[in-house]
Amino acid sequence: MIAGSNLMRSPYGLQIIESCVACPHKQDRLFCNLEPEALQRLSEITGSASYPKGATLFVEGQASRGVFVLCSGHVKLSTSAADGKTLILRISDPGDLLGLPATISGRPYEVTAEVIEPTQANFISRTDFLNFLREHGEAALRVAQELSETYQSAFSEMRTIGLSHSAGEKLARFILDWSANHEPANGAVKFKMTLTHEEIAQMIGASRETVTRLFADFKKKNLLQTKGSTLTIRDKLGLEKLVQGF
Amino acid sequence: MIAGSNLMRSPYGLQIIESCVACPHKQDRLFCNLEPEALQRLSEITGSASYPKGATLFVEGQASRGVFVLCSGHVKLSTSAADGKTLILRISDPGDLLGLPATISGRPYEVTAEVIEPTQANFISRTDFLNFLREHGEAALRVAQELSETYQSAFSEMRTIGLSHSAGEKLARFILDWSANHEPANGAVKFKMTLTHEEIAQMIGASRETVTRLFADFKKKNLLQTKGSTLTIRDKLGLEKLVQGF
DNA sequence: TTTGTCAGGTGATCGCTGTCACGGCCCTGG
DNA sequence: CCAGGGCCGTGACAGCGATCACCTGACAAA
Repeated sequence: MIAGSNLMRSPYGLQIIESCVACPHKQDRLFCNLEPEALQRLSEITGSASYPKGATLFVEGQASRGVFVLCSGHVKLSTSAADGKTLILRISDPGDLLGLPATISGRPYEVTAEVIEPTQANFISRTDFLNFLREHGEAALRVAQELSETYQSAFSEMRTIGLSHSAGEKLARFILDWSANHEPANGAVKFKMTLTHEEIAQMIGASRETVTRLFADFKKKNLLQTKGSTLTIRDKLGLEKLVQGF
Repeated sequence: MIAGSNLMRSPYGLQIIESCVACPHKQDRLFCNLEPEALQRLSEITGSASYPKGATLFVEGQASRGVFVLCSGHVKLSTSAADGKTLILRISDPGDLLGLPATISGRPYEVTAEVIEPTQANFISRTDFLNFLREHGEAALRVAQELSETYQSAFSEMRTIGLSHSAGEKLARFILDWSANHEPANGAVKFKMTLTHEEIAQMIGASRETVTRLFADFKKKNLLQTKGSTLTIRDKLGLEKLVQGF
C-alpha cells in the first residue's frame, strides 16, 4: 500500500529526539519535552522511512494502521467523492501528526495522504501508540491538544467553504490564510505559491477555471501580482474587504 | 453571558456517576468507567446547571472558560459570518462534551452553543479540567478519543458541503445521516424532524427556499413523505442514488 | 376576535459559476 | 528537434440556486 516506502525499524534510542531537532516548528510542544524515560520508550516504537513524490502514506477508507510524524517535506491531505471530485483539506508541514484522529478513534483513515515533495516521516503503529499513551498521561494530553488544533483548522476551512457567498470571497480568504502561514519571516507580502490552480480550486471548492479567472480579476484590480510562482499581495486591505462580503 | 443559567456547585461526590446513568448513550466510554478515585475527583470539580430554551452556553470568539457535559436536552452548535449568514455544525445530544477543543487548546470557542430545548448540563472549568487530565492519564486518552470523533463528524459535514454538486445531493445526504442517528430503535424509516427548514438550510449551506422546494420535489418523486413534523422515508435507495451524483 | 409572529410555500428574476471546448506555453524525454 | 503532457488562459453558454416579494396557515397572546 505504501508506494515506494523504505521502512526500517530504528535501532537507536535517540531518533525521536533528533527528529525533534529536525522539526523546529513544534519543538516547544508535542512530544519533545517529555520525560527522558518516555522519550526513550517512544523512540523504541518508532520506525523511520522516506518517501518519494507521489507516494501515498495512507488512503481514505483504509483501516488505520498508525500515525505518521512528518519530519521533512510536505504531504497533501484530501478526500474525494465517487465521481472523482476532490477536496483538499490541508497541506501538512513538518511536525504534523498524520492519521491521528483515525488512529486514536480506531476508525478508517478519513483522508488520503499523498506526498507532494520528497518526505521523511516516522511511523508508530496503532497498538504501540495507544499503549504508549496509556502509560504516559502527559503525552495523551499533548495528543489531545494536537487534535484540538487539527479540529480547529479543519473547522476554519469549513467556514471558508460554507459561509462564503462567492468564489472570490473564498479565494481571498484562502490567499490571506495561506500568506499568514507561508510568508518569509520578514513579514513581506510576497511568497511562493507552490500549488496549481487545480489544487487551489480543490481547497476552496471551486473549479479550476474559476480560480484562473479570479486570479486575473485580482490582478486587474491591483490586489495582487504574480511572477512565476511568486505571489505578491499589493492590497491586503482590499482582499480583507472581499472576505467580509465587501 | 449565560442567559438564564442556574449554576450551583455540586456538594455530592456521586453526581458524575449519576449523570452517567442519566446519559446511557455514552456510558461505555468517556469518564464513566474510570477508577473510583478519579471519579471522585471529577465530581468535586463539576458544577451542575440547567438552562431554558434559547440560553447560550457560550459564544463564538469568547475566551474558553471550560467544558460542558450535556446531560439532557439538545444544543445547537453554530458559527456565523459578519453578514449574518449562519452555518450549523451539529445538534448535540446528551453525553456530548461541548467546548472541548477550545478548552483543550486554550483558544476561544470556535462555535456558539445555543440551547434549543430545556437542558441539564455539567460544567468543568478549564484549569480544573486540565489539572484533572494531567493527573489522570486514562481520562486524557478518553478525551483524545472524544476529540477524534468530534473531528470526524465535523469532517463528514465538510464532505457533504464541499463535495456535492447540487443542493439536492446535500439535502439527501443530510436526511440519510439524520435518520441514521434519530430513527426510533426498531429501524423504521420514520422519525421526528425537529428542525425548521431554515435550520436545515443552515446545516447544508443552502437557502431556506431551496430546502422548501427540494422537500416538495422529494415528495413529488415519492422519496419521502411528511405528516406534521414526522418524516417518513419511502425510497431510501432513491435518496442514496441522489447522494452519488445519480 | 384581532393581532402578531413564525414556519412553510411559490413565482419571477438574474448573476455567478460549472462545464465544454479550445489554444498557447513550458518542460521533459525520446 | 519533435512529441506529449501538464498547466494556464479564455470564450460561450446554460442552469442552479440566491434573492426578493408576497401569500398562506397555525398558533398564542391580548
